[in-house]
Amino acid sequence: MSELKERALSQCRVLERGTTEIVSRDELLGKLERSLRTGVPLRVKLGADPSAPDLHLGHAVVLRKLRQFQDLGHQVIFLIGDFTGMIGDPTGKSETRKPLAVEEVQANAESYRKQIFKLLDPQRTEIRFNSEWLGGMSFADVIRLTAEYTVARILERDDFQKRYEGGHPIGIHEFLYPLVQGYDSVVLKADVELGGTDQKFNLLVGRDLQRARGQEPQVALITPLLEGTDGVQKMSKSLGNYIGIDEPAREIYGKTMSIPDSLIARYAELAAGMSPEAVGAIEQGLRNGSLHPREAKANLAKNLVALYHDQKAAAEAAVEFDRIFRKKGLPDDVPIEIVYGHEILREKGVENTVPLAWLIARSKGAESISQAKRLIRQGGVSLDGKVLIDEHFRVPMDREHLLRVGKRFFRRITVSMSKDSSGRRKKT
RNA sequence: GGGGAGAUACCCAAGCGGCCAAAGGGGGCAGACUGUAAAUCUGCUGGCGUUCGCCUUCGGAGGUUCGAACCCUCCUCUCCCCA
Repeated sequence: MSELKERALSQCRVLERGTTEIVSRDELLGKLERSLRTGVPLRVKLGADPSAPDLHLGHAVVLRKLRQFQDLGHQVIFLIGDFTGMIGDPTGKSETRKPLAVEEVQANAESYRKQIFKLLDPQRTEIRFNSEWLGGMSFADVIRLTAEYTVARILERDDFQKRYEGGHPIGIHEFLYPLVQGYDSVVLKADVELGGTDQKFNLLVGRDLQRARGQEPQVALITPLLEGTDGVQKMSKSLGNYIGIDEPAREIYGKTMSIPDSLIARYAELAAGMSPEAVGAIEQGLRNGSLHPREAKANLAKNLVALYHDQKAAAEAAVEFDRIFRKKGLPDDVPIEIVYGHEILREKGVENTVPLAWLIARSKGAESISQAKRLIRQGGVSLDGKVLIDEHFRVPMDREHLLRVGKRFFRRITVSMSKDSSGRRKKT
């Protein structure tokens, strides 16, 4: 085997690690080899939603893979689908969006930049927007594009198939989504496109369209979808089961500690990027009982915090976590808040007090007073360390109080009358 | 173009004139137990005021009625069958 082939193979071995599928590995190998021979880096594409990004560990799986490409000298094209956003990836859930204003797109792009460069190398990253070429297409161009694909093939998409069979509506414009995404690959002359398993169909369409236009088809590199903290559904912002890469250390740590045990190894591999050996060791340790799941998880949590913050933050988060949850103590810095009570009607005999439920809702410990009352009734609220179950309890306004709602909400609260209306009854 | 079925709270899904803020399940939240795991058990799950009650909600707009998620009319949307 030639030296080039050797090197291409070793690159390929790195890249295929942790992927679900590569279409096809041989093609990837060929492209890698050619790149090594010619010195021209591969163009590796990843598409992103144009809405305000809140990147989480699920995104990180694919971003880390991109980073590996970069470390091997390849070029990443981070494509923001500001135009495709008008369609919305046809999951049946997502709404068709209005086109975003230029300023919004810019702001979101900026936010992406901030987040993706925690993982990507800016030197080898090109950020593009597909409005650049889609915005200028004529209707004739669109027809030409749609003529390159058939309904039967589009309906092969899992998602369409399910909706079709289940009698759920499918908008015609949704058919365009895979086509447009594929067309992006044509324009960008992508060598490789990355995506989660839910993107497989779209990635494959890109290949077909490239072929139809006489290009060498891109390699589709498919990564697993990381389950969210609930352990069942894929991690996503809308499901609220995500760990954001932008979150404070204690959040990342705490959320990691709450994942199901069954996910520890998976997170270690996909989210923390631990070596196959390390992951194997964890799996074995858990299986034979030599490693306590809590320890494994704490270690994982520290790793993740270190990845997005640093070692020091990781150690601190671990200490604080233990204090709060194992020793039932308080966080380091309980937020302090002053609440103005003048809008509360002051009745006879209860002048210098304020209803606990109102106070909770007011300080955002609950969404409404009713909800706060429920929490109180269920023993989820404590004031100055004492659990109160009287939903009508009134809090004296004399001094600062320590309020705890549920497991994680803490506040040091002082109630005060604002000066101008003190002593006066205020009616709305 | 013709015919049929349907739209209920975060999701699925009952309800078909008053007892409906609306069964049941899922999800979520809180509590117990724990390792902020899983499993399990308990409670809660529209808003506002102190029992009692008031306000908003069953695709949208009107109407019938003492009273409507439930009946009527129109509209919007979806699915199915036929052409």
